Amino acid sequence: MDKEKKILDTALKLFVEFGFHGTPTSKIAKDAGVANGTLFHYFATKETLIKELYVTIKNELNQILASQTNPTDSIKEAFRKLYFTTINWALINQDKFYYIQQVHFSPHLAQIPAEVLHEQSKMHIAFIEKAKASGEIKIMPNELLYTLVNSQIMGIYQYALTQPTDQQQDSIEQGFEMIWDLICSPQSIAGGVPLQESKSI
Amino acid sequence: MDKEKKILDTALKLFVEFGFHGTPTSKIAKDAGVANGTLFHYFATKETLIKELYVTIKNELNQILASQTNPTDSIKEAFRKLYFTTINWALINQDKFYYIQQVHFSPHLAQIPAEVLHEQSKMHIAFIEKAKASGEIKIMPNELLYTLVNSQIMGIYQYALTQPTDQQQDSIEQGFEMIWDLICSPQSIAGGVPLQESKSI
DNA sequence: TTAAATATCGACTGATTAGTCAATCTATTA
DNA sequence: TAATAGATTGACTAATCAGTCGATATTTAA
Repeated sequence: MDKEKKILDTALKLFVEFGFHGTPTSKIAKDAGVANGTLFHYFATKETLIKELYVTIKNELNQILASQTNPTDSIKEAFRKLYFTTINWALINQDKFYYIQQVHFSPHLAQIPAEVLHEQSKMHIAFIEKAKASGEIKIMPNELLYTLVNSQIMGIYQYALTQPTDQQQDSIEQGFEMIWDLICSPQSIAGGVPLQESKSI
Repeated sequence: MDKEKKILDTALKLFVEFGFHGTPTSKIAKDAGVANGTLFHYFATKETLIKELYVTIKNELNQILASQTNPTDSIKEAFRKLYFTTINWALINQDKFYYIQQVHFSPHLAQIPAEVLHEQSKMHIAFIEKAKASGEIKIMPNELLYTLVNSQIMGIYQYALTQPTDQQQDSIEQGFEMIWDLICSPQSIAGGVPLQESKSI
């Protein structure tokens, strides 16, 4: 019933299937069951629609992640929740996850103000700071940690996609152990080898 | 002087900056210094241009990687070369690397025949098989190994981009050790802990 | 040299599309 | 009830753009 939401939902589906170019605003309006002019009542331009859809989706994921945080969790447990919640959300909302990448590798990303983008990574950066302060995480630049975890999530997500549903959770669990081994502080894994020493084999 | 190449070069620059939609064929022709009709003499449609540019770029990278292979190299050394060559190529050819992702997250990818895509990953799959057969690599599905390495390369590449040039090679080297620790067989790292055991801490 | 094939040109077109606008409808509020 | 504000409509337009085409130039081959 909410026409604005209907437009966003329809735009998501069409953009993912046909791309930005291949999706006329007229088709979005038609498929959403609203008049042409109604679309431009809510979104001044097509570009605005593309950007607001992106921000809406990112906020949705961030809110879910925020709702999962529990102050009493250990760092590892908190990290595990972020990791699992993200991948499982991506598996359930494949269109939305794909759309984030689609915008990310398009000139539209540059149109989104840096402060909006920063707002969305703030939560993750804060968690990284906390994790590092706890000593459970290897000393490395925030940027590196953030990027490594993100790309690991992307990789495991893509792998999970190729798997039968009943094996997905196992894969994700294994992926978690891998990334945790990669980033956790040496003394916190029994018998583990610090990165610095492994270089001098 | 080669107009076909000039068109491809110009298209790459414009597609990366303005996207597929934001780049009219007329502008590509104009910037490339050829007539409108000349573009369509070499590329029947805009879609063809987009696809052939993608295949050309992928082939360029694959040829460079192929030229680096040396049968006498150890698995680790061969893997290191593939990893370094890819990231350094990406740092030098940022537009081309970005364009690959741009196509990857667009409906144009679906227009590229599966056999063409398969041909391009063949080399990597073959290397993975060889590495696994050598026993130096942990037992895991090809798909997983391929995806993990790819995403690690993406992650380290993106991190290297944020770094001053003189520190990039160090970061890439550290990234290599990380991914190698992640995928190499337990007995081949001194004092390392197999993944299976580290789960039962 | 001639003929055929290929490359290049750029004006043109038919179709498409983002965005407008004046009119109508619906809800809110005084 | 009356008045105001916001929501909705869909026909319309001005502009753009992918692709065509006939003419001309250049290369290749016989």
